[in-house]
Amino acid sequence: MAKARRGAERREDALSRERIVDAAIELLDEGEHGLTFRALATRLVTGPGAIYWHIASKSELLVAAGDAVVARALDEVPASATPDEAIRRIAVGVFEAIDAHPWVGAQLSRAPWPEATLQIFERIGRQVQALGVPGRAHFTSASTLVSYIIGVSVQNAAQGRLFDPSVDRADFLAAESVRWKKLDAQAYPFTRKVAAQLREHDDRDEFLAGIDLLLAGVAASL
Amino acid sequence: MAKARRGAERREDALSRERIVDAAIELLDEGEHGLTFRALATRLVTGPGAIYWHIASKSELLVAAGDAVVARALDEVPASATPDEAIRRIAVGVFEAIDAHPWVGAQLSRAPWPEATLQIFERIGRQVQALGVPGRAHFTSASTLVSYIIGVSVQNAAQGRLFDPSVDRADFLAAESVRWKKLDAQAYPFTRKVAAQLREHDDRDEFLAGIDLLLAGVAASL
DNA sequence: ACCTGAACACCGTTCAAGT
DNA sequence: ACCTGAACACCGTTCAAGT
Repeated sequence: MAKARRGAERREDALSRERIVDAAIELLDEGEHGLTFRALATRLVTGPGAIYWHIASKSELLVAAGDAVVARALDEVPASATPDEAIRRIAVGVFEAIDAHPWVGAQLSRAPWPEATLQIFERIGRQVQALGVPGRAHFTSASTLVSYIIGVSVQNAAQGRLFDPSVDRADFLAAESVRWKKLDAQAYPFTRKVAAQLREHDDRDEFLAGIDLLLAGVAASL
Repeated sequence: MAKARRGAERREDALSRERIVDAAIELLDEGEHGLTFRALATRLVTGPGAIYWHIASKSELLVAAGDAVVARALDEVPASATPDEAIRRIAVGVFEAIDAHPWVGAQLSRAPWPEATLQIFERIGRQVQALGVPGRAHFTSASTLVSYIIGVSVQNAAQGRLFDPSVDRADFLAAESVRWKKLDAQAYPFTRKVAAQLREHDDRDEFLAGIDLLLAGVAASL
């Protein structure tokens, strides 16, 4: 797929919304601040103005990129025998997608809800229904789960990335643990005391433990 | 407190980190994109360069502004008789602070944790201890609660603001409800079905219901 | 219809020069 | 020590002009 780029030739690899969104995802994955219209134009072998023929603004581009990543992640969630297990798998799918693409988090939190958030809500909601939750509580149960899933996933992704090899997670936690131990004894007695535990915990496990608590709460209200 | 601003006079209202942070909070509250060094300099009756004598970067300024808002919010959390109730009040304090200053959310999610996040963790942690949670589970219980509190508060604040009079929350929800009802019937059966419930729910109540579920989970592990 | 790239109106940040 | 404001190296976005 070599690119034609000399003067008068007609490019056979025409720009399209999809190609622009894919290139934007690449740039965002290379670094939170990697997406600029100039960098995007360079990668697509065109000028910055060309992009505006297909996309209205950077904001719209970010939303579209987030939608694409989440849609692919949800497509890959395996089928489950029980609604409980299905909810756990959807949750993990979203958690890992945001962990791998931390910039996605900010897009999911927008109002009005972008396609991606609506998709997550719909998928979770169907399982809530399957769980036998009474009709009146459908919205509340689903939205509590979705808020937790997105909120905690965003929190996690902001802390450091499981999949980014350039940041050594263990080293970061070790340094943080040392920092915690040096905090003021009067102001931070608790934090100092648990500093050592910071290095042992597993974010994904804790995320799932929270999901299980919420599911237990939902089950108790049946 | 009129300001001296003529040529050679020495200003008696000298710049300071604190005055700069307070002005930054004002600008951020006036609009997510209201904080620029030029606008800040104008408000402080100086040039943009002067600010850099006191603050290293915009990033540091944002963190400092978030720390200040959270510190004030935590100071106002009333005392409680029981650890459960104390956790609920800290949670609501953070929820309302982020709701009133939505830009704070992004600052709390940074790594390494800013002062504000550390403060929330410390306050929650002490109550977890008071609850009688065994030492080994201190970190996990506290961090699960903190992730939920910050994560869901940020999610909520991004949706619309309880305290901002310029956005009518009820109107927004009504419009969203209509949008949901028009979604594709094949792709969004659940979302369409619960569209009406969107208008009745109370974000703060659901936030607290989630806290109670987590507290019940913690209690079950005692 | 689609693309090009210069131009506009901004940014955060730096720094020589002032007091 | 602290402040000033011009200057630098960028941005997102627009738009006349091309094919």
